[in-house]
Amino acid sequence: MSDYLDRLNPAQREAVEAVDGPVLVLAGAGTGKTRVLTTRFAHILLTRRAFPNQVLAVTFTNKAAREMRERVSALLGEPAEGLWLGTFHALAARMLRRHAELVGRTSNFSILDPDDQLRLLKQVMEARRMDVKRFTPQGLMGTIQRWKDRGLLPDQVPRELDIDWGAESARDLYAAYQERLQALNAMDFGDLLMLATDLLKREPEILAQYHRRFRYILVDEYQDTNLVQYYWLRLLAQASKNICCVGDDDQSIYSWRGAEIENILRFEQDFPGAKIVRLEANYRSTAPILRAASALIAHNEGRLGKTLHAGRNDAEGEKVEVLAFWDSDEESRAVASRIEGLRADGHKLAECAVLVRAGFQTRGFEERFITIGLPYRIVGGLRFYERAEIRDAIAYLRLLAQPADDLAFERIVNTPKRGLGDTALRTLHERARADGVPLAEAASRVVAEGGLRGKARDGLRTLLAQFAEWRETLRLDGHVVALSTLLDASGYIAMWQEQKTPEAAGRIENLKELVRAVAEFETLGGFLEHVALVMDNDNEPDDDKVVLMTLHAAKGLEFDTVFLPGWEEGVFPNQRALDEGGGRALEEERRLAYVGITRAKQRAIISHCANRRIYANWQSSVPSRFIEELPEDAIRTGGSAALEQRNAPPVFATARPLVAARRASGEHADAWAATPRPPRTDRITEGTRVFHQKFGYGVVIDAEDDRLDIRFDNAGEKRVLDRFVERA
DNA sequence: ATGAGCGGACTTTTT
DNA sequence: GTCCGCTCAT
Repeated sequence: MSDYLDRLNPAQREAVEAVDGPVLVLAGAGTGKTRVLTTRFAHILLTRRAFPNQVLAVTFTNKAAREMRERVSALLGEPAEGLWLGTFHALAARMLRRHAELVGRTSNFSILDPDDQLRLLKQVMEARRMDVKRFTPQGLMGTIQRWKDRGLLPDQVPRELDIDWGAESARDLYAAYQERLQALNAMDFGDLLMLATDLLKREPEILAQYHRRFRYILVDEYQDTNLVQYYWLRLLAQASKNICCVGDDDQSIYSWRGAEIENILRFEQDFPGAKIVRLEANYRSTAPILRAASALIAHNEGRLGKTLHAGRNDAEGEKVEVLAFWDSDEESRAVASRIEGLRADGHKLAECAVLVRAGFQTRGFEERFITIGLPYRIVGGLRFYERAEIRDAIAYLRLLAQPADDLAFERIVNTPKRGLGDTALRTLHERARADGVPLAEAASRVVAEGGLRGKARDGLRTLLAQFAEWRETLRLDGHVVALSTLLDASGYIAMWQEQKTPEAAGRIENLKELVRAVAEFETLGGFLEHVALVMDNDNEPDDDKVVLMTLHAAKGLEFDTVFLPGWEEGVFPNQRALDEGGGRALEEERRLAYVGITRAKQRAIISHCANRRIYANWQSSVPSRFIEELPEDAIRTGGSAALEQRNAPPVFATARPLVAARRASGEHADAWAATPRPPRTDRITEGTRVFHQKFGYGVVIDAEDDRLDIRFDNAGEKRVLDRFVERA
């Protein structure tokens, strides 16, 4: 019966068996976190401590929720039914729909996506004649969201936290925005947690009901929780105290989204008598990878402290490579040819990942991969439900389900074109405000009374009549028929068909896919909930393609070979993060580096360039400070510069031709065995006139160690490594 | 009411 | 360098 326990190491087993009372499992990267969580879940059920619906299991992503569900089912030997297992947002929404009237909504309330949120806020600002150029809705939305992350309703925002937003107070604008949301019978993502928490605080009877229900609580990725999520958990755990949080403070990389690393650092105070279990045996990476990652993260101060050690009995393994390149073109060429080499040796492309700090860095790699025909996949981009055609179709459905959804109404009222422009829409808005009704209702009143003229009136009248018909169709024939009827009859499909672009064909395909997706749900409401909270684009995982994505997107994944390009000051650590967040931000950047390295099972290849083009102009760059923090015994240096050096000094005179020659001969392997461009032996001092390959002639205005600040004749001031210049 | 053209932004974004 | 959103002109 307990053979599932025998498959755990002692620390994992301890984490699973400590069922009662608060437990914090500090799970380092690759230490079997998911296994512990799922086994613990199954253990609770198998030892009959609780029924499946008496356990609350919370994750951040749908993917994690799905994985947990599957693995728990596997352990139980039967599908896990009736679980309260899902993302924070999905679970909060589930609670709120049951008690919607207590938060001023009806149970079919809409959940707005970020785009809708912004449009709504913009409307609120424009209604007050605010200049949305100087005080952007985006900026204000950020402030509002941080407040929501902390569980602060408008009237709870302390005066000292309020800021001026143009002539208005941010808090007042926030209040107005919340009123609009309520009038629309809608919520944004932040509201789900904030209002669910507020509900539990205000309604002791409801809280008690959930206390009776949830005997055990499991939380994944606790380091990423924000304050309101923490409050919500604390309220729910208050009675049973049986809360188990799993997380890794070293992998907290979402502070800019409101995550509070303090939640995990403070766990013992928050939950007195908490048991702390550390999982430190890593089963993923080779010893050098772990040494590199551990040494790097040891430079952070605010840590609970944990040291990964190799849990597998592999031999030493390859060292982490640190490669220097002349510029980003050379870097992407080298990465691409290295991947080709791995493929030739029988490695899977899908086991190779290129992890970058920021989205714009993927482009150079994409271009290179396209040139040489290397299949790749970008993770991140637009999700299915973010595509325009999907959002339009969903807006039709939202309006069908919820006539008060003005944002949906606005989105589709003139899509396809029905001759309704700004003037017509303004008329409807005025009427809606005057009568205190939703736009759709205002529209039918205006049309009935003969308001508007010509095309606008006809278009609107037709649309309103159609909606009445479609609601009938929905009632009689169900949501699938309603959707396909609506897409056709509204002229929406035709609108795309008229555009004879290849893109349009794809959009029509996507719409068909949407109809298929709708068919999998029993009700329209169920589908809309899924679209708003659950639908993700983790599809097509079977293709053998190189994976290109940001470090953030890579958290939780693993690959045989991981490329970590662009380790340069300014890029990584990112300059803007540093400017805005100082030392705390630097530590978060370092955690990001740690996440990156620990994604690698067999090989990690870090690289940096001496020159990088940022927007229009070339910038000289200096290797990331994180490179200096890697321990010598775990790394091996190399790159192109050294190859040139070895074959034909002096370095500079020949650098380009040699690179070109190597490229032409198809010889790549050598570049990876070499050592980097060596430091200068002679010191270049302030005032020296120098020559740089990319920037031309200039004068050194400051010299510190091997870093020179140079005022170039034609390229402005740059900071450059001394080994990249020669005396003029 | 709709399309061309200019001006500004440009880190990360599980829900 | 490029994308996007807003303004202005048609």
